[in-house]
Amino acid sequence: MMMEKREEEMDVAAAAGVSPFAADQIGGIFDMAFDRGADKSSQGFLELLGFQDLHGAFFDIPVPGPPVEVPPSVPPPESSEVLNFPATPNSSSISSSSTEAATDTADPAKPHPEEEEEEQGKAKKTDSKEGKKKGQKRQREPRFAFKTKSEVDHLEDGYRWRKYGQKAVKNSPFPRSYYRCTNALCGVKKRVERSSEDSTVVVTTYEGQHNHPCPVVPRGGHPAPPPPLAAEPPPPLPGLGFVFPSFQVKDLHFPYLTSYLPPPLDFQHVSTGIVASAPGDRRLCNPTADIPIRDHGLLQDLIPSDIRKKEE
DNA sequence: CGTATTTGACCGGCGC
DNA sequence: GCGCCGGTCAAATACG
Repeated sequence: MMMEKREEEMDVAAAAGVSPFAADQIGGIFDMAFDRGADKSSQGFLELLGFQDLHGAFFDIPVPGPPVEVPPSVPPPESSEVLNFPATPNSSSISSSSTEAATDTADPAKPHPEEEEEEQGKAKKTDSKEGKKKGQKRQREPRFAFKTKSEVDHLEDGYRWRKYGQKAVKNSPFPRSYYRCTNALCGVKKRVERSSEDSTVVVTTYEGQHNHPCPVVPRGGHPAPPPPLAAEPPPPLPGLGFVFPSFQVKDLHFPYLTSYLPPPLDFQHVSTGIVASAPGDRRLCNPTADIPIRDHGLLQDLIPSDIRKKEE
C-alpha cells in the first residue's frame, strides 16, 4: 500500500506540481488556513467543512478520468488563493492543494467503482480477490486529504470517529492515527497525521463516504434529532468518494459555521467550482438539518445565488 | 457498564 | 523468499 501510495503521491506531485510534502498527503489535498488560537482545542471542524465543502468541491473528485476540476497544471498557490480566506482575524494560512488522484483508474466513462469498497475495513483481507488482477493495483476509495493548521490532531467534523490504530510514520516524528466512522454501516475512514515539516500542520485524509446523516452536534454535546434528510432515501452515492460536500443546498445549513464565518467571503468564484463539480447527490454532515436557515443573509453570502435558486 | 483509546501483533503488498 | 512498511485487528485499559 505504501508503495501505491507513493506512486500516487508522485503522480500527483508530478501532475499538480505540488511540493513533495503536499504530494505526500495523498491523493487530493485540500489545505486550509486553520488557526484559531484559543479555541483550537475543540474547534468545530465542521465550520471548516463548510468551507471545505465549498472549496472541497474542487477536490471531491469522483471523476476517475482526467481531472476536470483541477487541472494538473494548476499550481497550488493559485488554489491557495482561493482557500486563503480569513478564517480568523489573525489567521495564518497554509495551503496548497492538489487533486484527488484516487487511484481508481477506471475508465473515465465508467462510474466510479467505489461502492465495492464500502466495507473496506474487512476488505483488507479479501481485497485480493477483488481487485487485483495481475499487475493491477487494488482499487481504493478515492481519498480526500487536506492540511489544516491546528494544534489539535483530531478535528471535529460532526461525525463520530473511533480510533482504531496508530502507527509511526516513516520520516516523521509524528504518529499517524487511524479513525473509522462509528456508524457500523459507514465505512468511512480517516487518517490524521502531522506534517513532519511543520508540526502545526495536520494532514487529514478521508477515505470513503458517509452514508448516513451526521450523528452528532460537534460541540453541542447532544445528538442531533433525526434530521429530515434522513427521511430522504440516502442516495446510493454512486461514484463518489468523499462526501462531505453536499451541494444540495437544502442540506447546506452550516450549523455553526454561520456563527463563525466572517460573512463577506468571496464565495462567488468558489461557487463556480461547486456547481461544476456537484455531479451527484452528496450529503453533508448536517447535525442541525432541522434548524431552518435563519441566518439567511449570511448564507446568501455563502451560497452562490444559482445554488440558492435550486433550493427554492 | 458502555464506549473510546491504546498498543502490540498480525496481515498483505511491494521492492529487492 | 525476505524484509519493510502501511494498515488493521483486538485485547487490555481508561474514562465518563
